[in-house]
Amino acid sequence: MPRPLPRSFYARDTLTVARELLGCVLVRRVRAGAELRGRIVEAEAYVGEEDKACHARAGRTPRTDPLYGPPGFAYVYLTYGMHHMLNAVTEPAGRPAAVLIRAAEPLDGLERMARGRGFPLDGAAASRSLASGPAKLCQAFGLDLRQNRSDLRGPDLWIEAGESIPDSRVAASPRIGCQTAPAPWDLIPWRFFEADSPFVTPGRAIARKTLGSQRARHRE
DNA sequence: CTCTCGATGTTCT
DNA sequence: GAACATCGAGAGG
Repeated sequence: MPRPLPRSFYARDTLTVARELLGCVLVRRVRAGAELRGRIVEAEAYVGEEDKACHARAGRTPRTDPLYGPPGFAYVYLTYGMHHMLNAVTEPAGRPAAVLIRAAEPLDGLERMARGRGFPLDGAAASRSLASGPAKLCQAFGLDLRQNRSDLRGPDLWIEAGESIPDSRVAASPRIGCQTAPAPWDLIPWRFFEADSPFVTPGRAIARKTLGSQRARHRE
């Protein structure tokens, strides 16, 4: 039985939503009785027309229109001509903001996810690469432009509450792929991820303090 | 391990 | 015409 997060969860400050989405479970119904599930381990905040890395920087256009709509709906778009990205629209209608769902730890439906990714499921190494990146996640969960504007309370796609993750295990870093945005938007640490998860975007380890250690830092 | 590069199509200047 | 919230293959250390 679906237990989707309420609309009010998304109607808040985008940084808070991005942080709290960690540990929540993304669910995709592929047909009656068959669901794909993954625990969200990485997410990024994109906030307002003033954020020069956010698509809304160019204002309201046919493409960015969902960002201006009510919270709790999906904003899906195509980039690099071939990759889809899943976002959850946040904040009250009229304020363009969203959280990019970047990576998930597969829980259910791994075989199906692997098929979506185009290779046979083959052990832990493969499960690590099923949804460790925004485009990979969309492939694994079978998401494309058809899910744009779809309601994140189901019935085909939704997000449920999960076990909460303490600050000591959450880290922040600059957003990935935003190097060409003007300062300070290129370096502002609006990417949140589970610090010790092997299911986040791979690549050079970005030295990060956890949210917890930033607090503990006062003791140094 | 790291780095470079091409794929591919929509949106914006 | 350029840029793009990416990925995977291939070359080199």
